Formats: sequence, structure tokens, C-alpha cells
Amino acid sequence: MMVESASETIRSTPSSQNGVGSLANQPDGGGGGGGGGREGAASGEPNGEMSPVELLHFQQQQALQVARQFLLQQATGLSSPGGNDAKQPAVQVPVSVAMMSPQMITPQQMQQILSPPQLQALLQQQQAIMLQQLQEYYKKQQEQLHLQLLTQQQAGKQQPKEQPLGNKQLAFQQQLLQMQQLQQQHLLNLQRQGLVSLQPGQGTVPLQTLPQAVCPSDLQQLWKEVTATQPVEDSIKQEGLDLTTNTSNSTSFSAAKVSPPISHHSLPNGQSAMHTPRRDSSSHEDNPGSHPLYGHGECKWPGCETLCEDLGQFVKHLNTEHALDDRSTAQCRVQMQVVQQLEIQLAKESERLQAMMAHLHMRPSEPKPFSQPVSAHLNLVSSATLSKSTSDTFPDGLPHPPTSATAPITPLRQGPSVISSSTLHNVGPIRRRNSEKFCTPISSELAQNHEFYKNADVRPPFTYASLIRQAILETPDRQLTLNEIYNWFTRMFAYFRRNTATWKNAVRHNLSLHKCFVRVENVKGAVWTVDEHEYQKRRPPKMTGSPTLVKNMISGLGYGALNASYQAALAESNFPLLNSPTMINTSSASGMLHVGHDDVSSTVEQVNSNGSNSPRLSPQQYSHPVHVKEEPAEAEDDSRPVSLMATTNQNVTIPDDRDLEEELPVEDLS
DNA sequence: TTGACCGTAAACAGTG
DNA sequence: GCACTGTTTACGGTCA
Repeated sequence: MMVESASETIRSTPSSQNGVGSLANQPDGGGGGGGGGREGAASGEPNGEMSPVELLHFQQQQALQVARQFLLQQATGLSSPGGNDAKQPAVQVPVSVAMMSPQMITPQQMQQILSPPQLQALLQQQQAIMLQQLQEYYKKQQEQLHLQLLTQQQAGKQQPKEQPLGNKQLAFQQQLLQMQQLQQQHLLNLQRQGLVSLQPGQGTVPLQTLPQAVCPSDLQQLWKEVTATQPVEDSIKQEGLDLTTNTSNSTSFSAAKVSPPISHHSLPNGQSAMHTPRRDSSSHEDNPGSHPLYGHGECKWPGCETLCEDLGQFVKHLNTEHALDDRSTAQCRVQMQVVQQLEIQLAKESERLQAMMAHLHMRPSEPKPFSQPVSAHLNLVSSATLSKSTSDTFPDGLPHPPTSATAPITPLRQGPSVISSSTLHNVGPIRRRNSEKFCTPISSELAQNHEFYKNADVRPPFTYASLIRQAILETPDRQLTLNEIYNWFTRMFAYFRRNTATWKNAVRHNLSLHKCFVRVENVKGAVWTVDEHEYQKRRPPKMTGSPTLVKNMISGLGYGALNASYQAALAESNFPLLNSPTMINTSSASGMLHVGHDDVSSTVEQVNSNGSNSPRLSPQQYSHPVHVKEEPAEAEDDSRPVSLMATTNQNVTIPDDRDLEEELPVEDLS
């Protein structure tokens, strides 16, 4: 029959994924699987493969067909039941209705053929039959679902893992619930639609008829819920239970599958996993003012996006719409799988990074006292890139040993300043902006990676100006001769040890170029000091008041967030430095008070001084209290007043304090 | 597209 | 004359 044709068509695509067919052990229906077979044969000879449900429908269909033919015969005999009339598209008839059965008289034809009383009687009769069929049909399906659920439960008892079992049971429960809802909704729609096609046909026919009973708005809502529900099926599928046949690729059934919000039933087996989201939600609710599932006035629950005016409304919405129920639990599990997938992806990427580093011979040869965080890897890569880049462009053209020969000793304490992508790919002009962007104190950076820079032929990610300033500020007198600055460079950085002419020229160039470097004549020569005021003024538009300040503040805050995330991630890797409150404070302060410094030591100074980010600094710095410098008596190797090296090598937390201590004299004078 | 910033290179002058 | 120091200019790259 054409009814079966319609149902067969549906079943061949969506209903075949319905799960109903599989549940009925009748994936192909009585039509013989071809889907395009003539229904007459199919309807006339229900084969042995037909499920009881379909057999029932078949019988009912036959009865209905007889009634229909009877009515038709009472009419004009417009066409034979098996004629081609139905092949003509029924005008103004829903396509699905027209498709229902070529043998079936369309409602319009019915109206033309039958008198109103006859038509009404026929419709009532059909509706009654349909309702009965539907009830029986759904009852059968529920039985099937229960049967499979029991089967799964028994099978699950043999599995050591209970979680997937619970999920399967959950899925089955969902199926049951959805089936019930579908039944109710379908029946309701049928009652509302007097002219709904009444062909129960095969098991999937009721599902087919549903879409036309759903208004577009309903469809939208249903689709929204389907999309929200879809991951559940994905999760189920991933766990080996393919229940997606119920939904995927079938808009109609997807809509039918949707569980309305009323479907908050408690599962009899009460999975423990269901408590997870609830607790999680509750814990978040304890945090006033914010909720991780609430942002931008929307519910961030997967697939929800419900607009909530305030947090209270959201909480209410959360408790009502995302309460402890099957769907929420399943969605939570899906989210867990998402996280797991991301973790797997991260692991893969980390492995790739390791391979890349190994390929580039950048793998640290020395054993690490603790696990190597990603930042350290990145730092190594950065170092490798820098080394390679600089080696390729060494002005002096001197051959330079590979950086790996001087593997960093303290890369584990790398801050974020050296992990920027630009650092990875650029050497020159980007360095200062890197340090600015990441607000890394050059002092902290150097303290953390002193050994690294000292041994590795890696160019430090700081500008000449910041390095010169750092060199000067490291001294008690805060003044250095040019030669002392040279020595500081060569002492602190292997890179500058091996490259001379270019960077020295650059140092001189920077000393002369920047106003912040003040040359003071000494008895025995000239010394260079730092005018912090001018140093801060180097980027006055970013300092205060200007719109760019806000921009920079925002960017600084953005980095602060990034840095915080990074710190959190690294902290979990037992990154000792990042557990240091000093580091945290430095980062946060730099993030909040980022005003565009080459190094954040100045920023830290400001922050620690009086909480103000005023660029104005100590009179000592500003007025250059350059007391005539005595004989340098350099001996740079042991004259360093502040042993960053020692502190770096000894204690990872001290350097930061030392940095602050170094800056304190400046701050105290402000 | 523009300006700021930076690095690099180079020329030049002064000084010891 | 040479080396060092200091200044200045020019150019190209990057970024906001």
C-alpha cells in the first residue's frame, strides 16, 4: 500500500535510525527493505519479518483501507483504490499528507466526495482508529524499550564499568520518556488536526506525521532542544550504544524525539553521576555575583542560551531547566567528554612539540628536577628560534655553538614573557613589546633565567634600552660607564659575549638616543644614569589619561588574565615560582597597572611604592643623584651588588623578593 | 595607511 | 693613526 510506501520512505532514511525499527527487530519493515517496492505487495503479504507492531498496524491499515474504499465506492467512484489518483499531487495538501498514500483520498477529495456528515464521521472513525493504533504502537515500543533496557542492564552487570551502563540506561530512559512525550504530543496533534493523515502504517508512520503537526515556532524550539540533546546521543554513541538512529538525519524524528522541559523524571536507578552537575551548580551558586554557566545575560548551559536578566533569574532558570534530570546528566557527561577530548588534543600537541624539539635538538640534556611545563618547552623553542635566528644574522659573522650546548639550567622558572609567539619568530624589534605585552619584569626574568641567558647563546627578549636600564639600576650607584655596561651585557648574556660590534654600537646608539639615559661627567670619565621619569615618558601617550591608556590597560588586563591562566596551568605543574606570591603579585600588578614599560620592574616599583601608577618616580632617579662615581674598580665578575645569579640558583622565590628589594630603594623615595 | 618603536648600520667627531 | 666614546642619520621591520 502507499501507506507503507510513505512509511517505508520515512523508515528508509530517518526511521531506520529511529531505533524503533531496530527495537522491533524490523529494520526494514514488511515492505521488503527496498523502500521503493509497491505497497500492494507489501500490504498484501506481511511477511514473517514483520514485527508485531507492524503486523498490528498492517491489520488496522487493512481495516481502514476497507472503510475508505467503502466510502469511496459510496461516492462517485472517482478512482479505484489502487489507482493513480493519489499520484497526482494533492493541491493544498501538506506534502506529507499527500505522500501518505497514493491510494488514499486526500482530505480535499474527501470533502468533495463525501458530505460533511459523512466526512466528519469518517474522520472521527479514523481518529479513533488512529488513536488506538498509536496507543498500541507506543505501548509496544515502550515494551521494546523496557526489554532492551533490561537486556542492557543485565549485560551491564557483567561489565566492570558502571558509568557507561548508567549512561546506556539513561539513554534508554530517555528513549522511554521521549516516547511517552512523543505519544502524548502526537496524539494531541492528531486531535488538533482533524485532517491529519491517519495512516499508522508501519511503526514509523506516527513519527512521520508529527512534523506537520508542529508549527514552525515549535520546530524551532524543538530543534533548539534537539541540538542541545544531540551531544547526548553522541556520547551514547561513543560509548557503544547506538541510539542515534532515533534522531540523526531526521528532522521529523528529531523533533519528535525532543523531550520537553517537562521531562524531568527521576531515574529509578539513580545514577550517581547525576549528582555531579547538581553539586557543581550548587557550588557555583554559592559564589555570588558570577556563575560559570552564566555570561552575557545568557545561560551558558550547552545548547540553552536562555536569556536571563540577572543572576537570580539565571539561578532560577538553572534550577528549573537544568535540574538534576536525565538530560542534564547526559549533557554533563558530554561536556566531560569534550574536556577529555581537549585534554587528549593537548597531549597530542604536547607530544608533537616534544618531537619538534627533539628534531631541533633543543631537548634539554639535563634532567629536570620536576616536570617540564609547557612554558619551559616553549621557552626552549623560543630560545632555539632566537638562537637560530640570531646565529643566522650575527653581525660579526662568528660561528656560534648551538644553543643546545648550553642548555638552560633554570628554564623551569620561565615566566610567560618568553613564550610569546612573536618571541618565537622574531628577535629584534619585537622583544620590547613582548616584554611589555607580558609585563614581565626584566629583573625577574633575568633572575629566573639568568643561568639560561648566561650560558645559552640566546638573545634576551628585551630591548637594549631596558637592558641598559637594568644594568644601571642593578648597581648601587645606579650609574655605569659605557664599558661597565658592556661588561654587564657580556656577563649576563652569552649572546652579547659572542657578539660585540653590533650590539655595542646599539648600546651606544640607545644611550645617546633615549633621553632616559643621562650622561654624567665624572672626574675620571662619564657615567650613564637612568632618568626614570624620562624612561616612563618614552611612551607618554600610553601613560595616563589618554585613550590609549585605557587600551593598554585593557590589554594589560587581558594579559593578566592570560597570565593568570598560565600561572594556574603552570601551578598545577608544580611550577614553584608561579606559586610564589611575589610572582603572582607581580603579574597581577603588571596586568592591572600595565602602562607600557619595557620591563615591569618599573611597574612593580610603582605598584609597590604607593599603589599609584604614576610614572613619577623617586627623586633619586628623577634627579639623578649621581654622586661622583669612584673608581669603578670593576671586576665585574664579583662586583655585582645584587647576586641575581646566586639567588636564582639557590631559591626560586627569593629572586622576586630580591627584585622588589632592588626596586624598593627607588620606591621608597617616591 | 600611518606613526611609534626598535634594531641595525653607518658616518662622523671628539678624545686619549 | 688607532681605539674608544658619543652623536646622528638612515633604513627596514613590526605592531597598534
